[in-house]
Amino acid sequence: MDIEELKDHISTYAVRIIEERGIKTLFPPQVEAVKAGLFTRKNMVIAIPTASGKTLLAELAMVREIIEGGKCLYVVPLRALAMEKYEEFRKWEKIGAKVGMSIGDYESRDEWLSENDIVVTTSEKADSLMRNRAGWLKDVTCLVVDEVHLLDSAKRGATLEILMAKMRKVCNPRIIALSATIPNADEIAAWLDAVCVKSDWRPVPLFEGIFFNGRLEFYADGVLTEQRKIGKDIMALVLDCLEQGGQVLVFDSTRRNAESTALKLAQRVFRYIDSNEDIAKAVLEENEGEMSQRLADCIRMGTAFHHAGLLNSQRTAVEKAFREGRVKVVVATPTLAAGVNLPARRVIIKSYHRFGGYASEPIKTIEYKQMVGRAGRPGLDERGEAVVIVRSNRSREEVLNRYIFGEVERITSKLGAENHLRFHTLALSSDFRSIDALENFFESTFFFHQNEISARYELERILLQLERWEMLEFGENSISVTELGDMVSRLYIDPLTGFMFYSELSKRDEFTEIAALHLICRTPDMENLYIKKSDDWVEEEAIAFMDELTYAPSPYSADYDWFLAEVKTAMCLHEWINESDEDEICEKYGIAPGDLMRVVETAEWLAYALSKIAAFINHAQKSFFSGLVKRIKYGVKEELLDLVEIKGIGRARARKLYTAGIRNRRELVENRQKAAVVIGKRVAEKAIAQIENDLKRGG
DNA sequence: GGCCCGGAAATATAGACAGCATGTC
DNA sequence: CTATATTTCCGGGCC
Repeated sequence: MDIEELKDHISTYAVRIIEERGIKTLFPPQVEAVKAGLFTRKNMVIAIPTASGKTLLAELAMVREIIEGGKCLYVVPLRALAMEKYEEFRKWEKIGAKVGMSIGDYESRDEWLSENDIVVTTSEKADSLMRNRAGWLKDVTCLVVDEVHLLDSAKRGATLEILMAKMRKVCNPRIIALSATIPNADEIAAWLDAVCVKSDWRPVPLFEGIFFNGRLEFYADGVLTEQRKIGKDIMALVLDCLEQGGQVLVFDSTRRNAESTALKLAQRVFRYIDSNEDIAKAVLEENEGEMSQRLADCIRMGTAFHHAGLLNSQRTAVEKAFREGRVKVVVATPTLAAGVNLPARRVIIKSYHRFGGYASEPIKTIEYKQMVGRAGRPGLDERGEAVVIVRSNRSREEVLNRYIFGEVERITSKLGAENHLRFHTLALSSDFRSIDALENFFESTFFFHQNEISARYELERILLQLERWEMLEFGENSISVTELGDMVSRLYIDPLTGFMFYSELSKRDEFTEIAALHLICRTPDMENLYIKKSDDWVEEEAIAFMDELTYAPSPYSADYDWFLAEVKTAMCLHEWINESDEDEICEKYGIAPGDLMRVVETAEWLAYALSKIAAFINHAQKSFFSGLVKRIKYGVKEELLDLVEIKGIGRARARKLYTAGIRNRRELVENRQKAAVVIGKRVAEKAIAQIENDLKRGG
C-alpha cells in the first residue's frame, strides 16, 4: 500500500511528513492494521515484531485523532523510551500538533500539558497524574499503550493494568495497544473489546543460530540452512561480522562479564575505527571513577559496555556512538534488551542465563525474542543474524527447543499480589467509595478477565488494614479517604511506607541524619544496596549509631542481613549528604556511579514523602526533613543549600565558593571577582546573571 | 625455596517507575 | 531447595 493512499485519513500534509522520513509504502502488517480498522474508532491490539512499524501505526492513528479534534496519551514503560518517542513525535509539530512529555521529575518545556495534543508518559506517571486529578486527562480520546505485554511484569504490570482499566472508566478513550508477538494477544484484545492484528513479518529477514565448538549454524523455519567453521570463540564471531562491514551487539549476563568482554574484544576491534578520543573524553567528563575509565578505554578502541551502572549521559553517549558507527561493538546486560531502539547486524547472546533470586535460570523465551529482534538494521543490512553461544550439546538442544523453535510464554496478570492490591485500592477508594463499587471495578481488570476470581475477600482485608493505618474511614455504607490517605496516595508511595513514616514520626521528636535515612531505607519502596561477603565493616561501623535508629533486629534474627543492607544504604546516603567524593563513595560501597544516582533519586522521592508527612503532623523537626530532601538531591551539607540551587553550581563548586567565604547567593553577587577566580569566569557570570534574573522576577 | 599448575572452594550475581507546582491578556 | 562462571585458594609436583 502506497503512503499516498492515506491522505484521505490523515491529510496530504501529514503524508508529506511521513514521506520526508523516507517512507513510501506500508509494510504488510501495517496494511493489515489499516484494513482491520486503524482509522475507525475500534480498539486495537497490534502484536507484531520490533522494527516492523508499530510506532508508525500509532502515529497514524494519533494524527487522525488530532485532526478529528481529539487528544492522545502515549504510555511507555521506560523514561528513556519516553524521551525517544517524544523526540520522534515532535515532527508532528510541523502540522500544528503540540507534543509534550511528562515523566518522573521532568516535564517538557514550560507549556501546560493540557494544551498538548500528544502527551508521552510512563505508566506510573500517568497513574500518578490521575491520582493528582490532572483535569486534562478526562479529555484524552485516544490511549496508546506501548509494550502492553508488560502487563506480565511482576513488579510493574499491575500499574499498567489499573491505569488502563481506570482510563476506560473515566474517559473511555479509544485504545491502541502495541505488543511484541505473544501467543495470547487475542486474550488482551478480548479484555479490551478490541480487534487483534498479529503478524511475524519482519522488514529484515532474521537468521537465528548457534555457535558451538567453533561451528556456526543458522536455522530458518525449523531446518538447518547453513553452517560453517569460524574461529573458536566470541572474538571470531565478532570479527567475522565486522569484516563484512557490520556492527555487533552482545548480550551478557552480568555487568562484570559485559565489561571484561568489551575490553577483550577491544584488543582487535580498534583496527576498524578512527579516533574516538572525543567520545572517551566526553564520557570521562561526567565521571572519572574506575568504571568510567574502563568505559573510556573501550570506547577509544571501538567497543563499549552498556549497563545500569553507567550514568544516563554515558549510556546515551554509547548509544549515539554505536548508531553513528563509531563504536562497532556494544556488550550489554539486559538494559538494552527492551530499551531504546538500537539495532545491529549481528546479535550475540553470550549467556542465556540470569541470576534470579535464588539461582540463575534460563531467560524467558520472550526475552530471547526481544534480544534477537534487534538483529538487522532496516535499510542497511540485508539480513539480521542472531547467534547464541553454547558450551555443550545439552544446551545446544535446549536453545533449539526452547528459544529458536520454542513458543513465547503467555502473558498473565500479576495484579493478584497483595502489595499491588493495597497500593491501588487506596487510590481507587476515593472514586469507588464502597466495597461493592471497588469489587465492581476490579471486575474490569485484566486479572479478573483471566481468572474470574472475586477480589472481595482480599479487598475486605486490605480495607480493614488501611482503616487501621488511618488512611480510610468507614461510614454507613460508604468509604471515605482521610487526609493522610489522600496524601499517601498522591505521593505515590506504598501505603505501608506511608504508615511507617507516620507512626515513627508520631513516636519521637528527634531524628538524627542517619536515623532519618535509615527510616527511608526500611521502607518497601526503597531499593537497597547489596551486602557482600567482605562487608563486615558495615556492621562494625553501625555499632556507633545503632541506638539512634528506629529499628534494629537481633543479630541472630532472620532479618539481620536485610537490616545490614538497609544500614549500608543509609550510610552511603549519609556520606553523600555530607559531601564525600562520589568516586570514593562508589569505591567504598562497591557500586558504580549510575547506582549511586539511582539510590539518591529514590531516596529523594521518599524523603519528600517523609517531609510532607512530618509537616502534616507538625513534627518538631519538619524543617530538618524538608532540608533533607534538598540535601539528598544535591548531596550537600545544610550550609550549601542556598548556593546549590543555582543552575550550573553543583556540590563541588558550591563547596569551593563556601570555603572561599562566599556562603550564599547574596555574597556571590557581591563578590564577582572572587567568584570568577574560584569557579571560573564563565560559570560565575552565568550564575550571577541567573541570580539577578531571579531577583527581578521574585521582586 | 620458589614457581606453576590443576582442581576445589569461595564468591557474586539485571533492571529501574514514582512527588511537586508552576502562569496571563 | 533450585545455577553458573569467574576468581581465589591450596596443595602437589617439579626445577
